Amino acid sequence: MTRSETTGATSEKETVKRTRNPEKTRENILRVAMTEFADKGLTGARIDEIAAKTATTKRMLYYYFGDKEGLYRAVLQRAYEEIRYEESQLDVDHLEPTEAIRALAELTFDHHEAHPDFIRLVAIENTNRGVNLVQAEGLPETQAPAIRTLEQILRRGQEAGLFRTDTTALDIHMLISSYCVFRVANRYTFRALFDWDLTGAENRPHLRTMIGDVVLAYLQQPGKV
Amino acid sequence: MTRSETTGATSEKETVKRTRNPEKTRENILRVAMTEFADKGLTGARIDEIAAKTATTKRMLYYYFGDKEGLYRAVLQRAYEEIRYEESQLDVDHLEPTEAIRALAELTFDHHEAHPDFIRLVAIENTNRGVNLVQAEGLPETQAPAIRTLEQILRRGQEAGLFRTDTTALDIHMLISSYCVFRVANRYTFRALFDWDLTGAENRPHLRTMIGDVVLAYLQQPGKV
DNA sequence: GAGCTAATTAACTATCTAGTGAGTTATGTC
DNA sequence: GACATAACTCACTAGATAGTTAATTAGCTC
Repeated sequence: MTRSETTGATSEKETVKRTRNPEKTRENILRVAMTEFADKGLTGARIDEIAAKTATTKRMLYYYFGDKEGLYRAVLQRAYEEIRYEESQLDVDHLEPTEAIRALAELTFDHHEAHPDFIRLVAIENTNRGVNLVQAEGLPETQAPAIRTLEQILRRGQEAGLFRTDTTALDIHMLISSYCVFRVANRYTFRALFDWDLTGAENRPHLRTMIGDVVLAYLQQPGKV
Repeated sequence: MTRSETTGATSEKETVKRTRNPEKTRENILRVAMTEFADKGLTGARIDEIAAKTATTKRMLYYYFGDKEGLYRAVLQRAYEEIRYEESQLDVDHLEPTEAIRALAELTFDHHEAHPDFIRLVAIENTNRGVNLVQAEGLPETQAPAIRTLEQILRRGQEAGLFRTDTTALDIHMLISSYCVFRVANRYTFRALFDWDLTGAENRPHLRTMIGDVVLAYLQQPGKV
């Protein structure tokens, strides 16, 4: 989130009585749409309802985003941008490989829990077979840093003889992601089937520790390292 | 106001052999609806389109299932019933705990890959917050056998001093499920972000072995067992 | 073979929904 | 202050969509 409009001091350039404010209007639409799409899905969300929840009119959604799918695509792109920004805050270079892996796993765990709407959008886009995400510009590059961080940790651990060498950063990323995404995304059906709340406060500490244990146990599996 | 007026000349030969078969009709609707809902979601699927793909008329969907959600609920229930049946085929009692865990993991892996429509329905129902699944009758009981099988394996392994004791069958089930579900459900966004096909034939053997390794490494983690 | 009812068919509708046509106003530029 | 245009408003529509009304028929029971 790059909010440069955190104007603490008074800016003389800023006309306060602006009735027009394209950036704000666009942003307002995008935020409302993100909530609605995350809540109801692409086909479930209603343009009229999104419009009603904004400070502007339906016509403006079309003015800025073309059509419903264009708006949805903008929402997706924005959602991934925000997530990337938050993830880039991670700094594990100063940690030992073992500690770094655990920190990364727990950060992912916390992160997904803190952004259920993002998880929902991802699930929605997957039921949509990713057709709108592939149209987003430069997404692979935004994800590269996360993978490179993990690659470095792995290399350090492998060179120190701590980690197995027959695995990759993508493997580990997928392992961590699957666990953390599933816990949030599938909690409803899991609860219906097993009467167990994956996101319940009482289960959180155990589940949070467990993913670190799992990844480290795999990386340090006897006979493999 | 008889409709026969509009048809004009009608020959008595036109007696279309209307064979009645309620079970077949119901089943036909259910199967078509399952495919459509898995494909487009609850809000994305269209009653008219489902009806068009059946051998009967739209009115019959309402006759048998009440409304769109009723049909969707019937589809969900059926999907879980079918899955349960397939999973009950599993027999690992004769295997050593270690081998049994690996067999279970790989069976789940294969199973999810073979039923992508089921995975889609689960994802769809989760974006729907599980409101329709909780209304299904006796679902927890259908899942109990799978958990009990896992519990037995764990107990045997723990009593033999092979497995750690600070974990439960639900933990392990969640770990295996998350990995296997994620691989199928999230392959589209994963591919868009990392240009890596989780369901590609070239990655399959490695990913299939990996989940068994992961679970066993965790269960046998040094210092814990 | 009359009568009953479950199963089935065809035509219809109220409402919703994404999208538009066409005009209006604020704002920066000269 | 005139002008150009980006930003915005309001009313409208064509088509889609879930659901219904009502008539018809197959097949069973007696």
